[in-house]
Amino acid sequence: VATNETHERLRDFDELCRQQGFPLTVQRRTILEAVLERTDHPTADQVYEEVKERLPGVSRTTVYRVLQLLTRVGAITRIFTRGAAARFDPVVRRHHHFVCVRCDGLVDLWDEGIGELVRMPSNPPGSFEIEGFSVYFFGTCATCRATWEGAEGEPGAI
Amino acid sequence: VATNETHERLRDFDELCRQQGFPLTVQRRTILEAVLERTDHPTADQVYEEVKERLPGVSRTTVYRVLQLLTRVGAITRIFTRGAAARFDPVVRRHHHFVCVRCDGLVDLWDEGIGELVRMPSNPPGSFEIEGFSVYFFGTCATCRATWEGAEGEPGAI
DNA sequence: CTCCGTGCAAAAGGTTTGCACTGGT
DNA sequence: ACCAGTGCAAACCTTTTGCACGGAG
Repeated sequence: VATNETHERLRDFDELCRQQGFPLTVQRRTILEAVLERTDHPTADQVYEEVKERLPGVSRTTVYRVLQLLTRVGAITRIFTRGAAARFDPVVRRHHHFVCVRCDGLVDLWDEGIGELVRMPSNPPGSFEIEGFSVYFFGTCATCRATWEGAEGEPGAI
Repeated sequence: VATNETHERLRDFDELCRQQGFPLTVQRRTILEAVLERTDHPTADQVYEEVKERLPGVSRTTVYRVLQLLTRVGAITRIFTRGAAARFDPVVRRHHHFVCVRCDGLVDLWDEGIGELVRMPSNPPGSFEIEGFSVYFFGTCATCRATWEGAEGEPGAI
């Protein structure tokens, strides 16, 4: 079920690998493909569950190692979470996130205006060199509000 | 080494506990105190190391449980990270963070202007109810830039 | 032939849970 | 006296590492 966008991204990855001297393997392509198809920011284990059907015998270790490599070369990104497990995002262009503080659900937020409004901090701590930024909105998703209105959940991070 | 600010926060915590029906204990006060004194966003284990000197015999389990409680009642917050360990922030007022993508260092960013610029998204996903937000800047800190210029490190999350 | 990626198993973190005990209210 | 918080140990989950094999250049 590979879309045009997916094909394009896979070609970009080929290019990145060649540039940075990493051999291209079936595992790497397949794992990247699996991440590209998802918009729910899967954990390594969720990627593994998905991939092991397409690559019988693939090991969890390989999935972890490949996800690390994909992140290093810039084919995907590892996002900020409050949970224990790392989660990955196929989107490399700047965008923002909304986090449900009840279920830890994470959805992308495409609002160009927000990015344009943010300016680089006027008092960056100890000569930090700023490369980018991302806005995290937090609150409650519709499902959680309906299901257990007023139920527990952490206040959003600040 | 309790400052005025610390005393105030501890009183606030007393109040929060009473409101929400949680008994006040020495452990809870001491652990909160330990977090309040730090600006480096410690992990649970770092808090434990600090606290076990003041509360001989305290268990790691209690530190985890209390940190969870403190977060639940809103006395501290758990921040977003890309690492495996949860990290805690005594600051509950809105502010922003700068993350070094090499060493995972995390420092607070107090720039009121940034917060005022951000507006709520015009197209919030599926009737999310937004409670707040935080801007994460990422890049390289001075130390890392000096130490291993050009060395590895992940591209910033987006 | 030589590397390097892979798989397996084990170890290394980090966090949670069951159970018995104890200390506060 | 009761209930909830605590300590201990073990379980659990996520991620990393050592080592041997095997395939590609």
